[in-house]
Amino acid sequence: MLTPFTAKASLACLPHDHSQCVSSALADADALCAQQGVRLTALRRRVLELVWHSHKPLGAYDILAVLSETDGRRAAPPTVYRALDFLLENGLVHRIASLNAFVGCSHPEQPHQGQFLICRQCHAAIELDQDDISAAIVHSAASVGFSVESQTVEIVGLCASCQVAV
Amino acid sequence: MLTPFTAKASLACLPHDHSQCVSSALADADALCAQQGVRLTALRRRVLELVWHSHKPLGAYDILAVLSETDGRRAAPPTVYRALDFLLENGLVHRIASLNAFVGCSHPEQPHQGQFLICRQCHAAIELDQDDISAAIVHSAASVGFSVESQTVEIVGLCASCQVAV
DNA sequence: AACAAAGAGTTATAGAATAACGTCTCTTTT
DNA sequence: AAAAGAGACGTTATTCTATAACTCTTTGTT
Repeated sequence: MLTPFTAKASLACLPHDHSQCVSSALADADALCAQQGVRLTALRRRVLELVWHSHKPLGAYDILAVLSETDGRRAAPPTVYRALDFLLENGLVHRIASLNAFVGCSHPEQPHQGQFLICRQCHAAIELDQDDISAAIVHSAASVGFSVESQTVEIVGLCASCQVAV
Repeated sequence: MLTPFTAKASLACLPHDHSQCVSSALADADALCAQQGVRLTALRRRVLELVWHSHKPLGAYDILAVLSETDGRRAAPPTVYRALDFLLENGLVHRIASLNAFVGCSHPEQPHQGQFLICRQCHAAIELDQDDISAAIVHSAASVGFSVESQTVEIVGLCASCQVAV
């Protein structure tokens, strides 16, 4: 059975009203930043919006291109990376190490590190946060005396939609 | 209780006769390549030896520097990357995505994708291949209809030795 | 020896990220 | 209101990672 959360996460690969994803992510971000007393500036908010453009992880230089070309903003790499650093620190986006790309966080309310299912066909990233995966990792690590501080779990495969559409 | 394999893997962070690691890795590689009918050329073998220089994942440009400076070999990035590609394809090394670095495979006998415990202190990478971690991942993925093809599991924390030596 | 194919050298470039410094705009203090 | 300070952003340059495309060499085969 699906928990509400995994149901939400798996939306990424299904047809859905994506503008809803974007607006709710931005509203959440506004609220969280206000609560934390940090500034979600126009630039940071815009970068977050671009990251949420789809469920596909987006490269920093893709963001940069939009800022320069579409927004007509004078932007160099540090502009984007600083905004991304802020968003990462505040749990609003995740970095996908295996793709050198960034994706919006599905549930920024509490700090966490996501686990990601990345479809090699449609490139969407589904964020999980499964305790049993973390537990298995922590347990295995403990068996060799290793204490876990952060986890990178990035799984490539085929999402449900893309399995059907072969 | 430790399986023989995890016992071997956790060696990475303990004092041990590392020359033994290197020579056995090279001997294994010789045997495997012969068996597969692929050529472990002098360059490829040397790159493998350098990757096995320690249990710390090593960057391609670090390898390049040794080839150029120590070995006095005319080497450019493609030289190293081609050798690494060969070693990756034949399961002799793993790439650590979160570090952009490469580490020798602890048990190249059968194809697999490792899971890695990376110590933030001593930088050693302990390779695991725990079925229960994979199983938890495959199970969670299945719950959203996702079929797993490859896994990247890279855990950062403190190894047993470095926890003691605070 | 002639040949094909794999391996390695070479040159150039693409892609990802950061360092260092300058400028502007707020807010806070006086 | 003026000055000081901090945070955010612009700007320039550079570093690190990786690959494309082409050439030459080596190796194994006929």
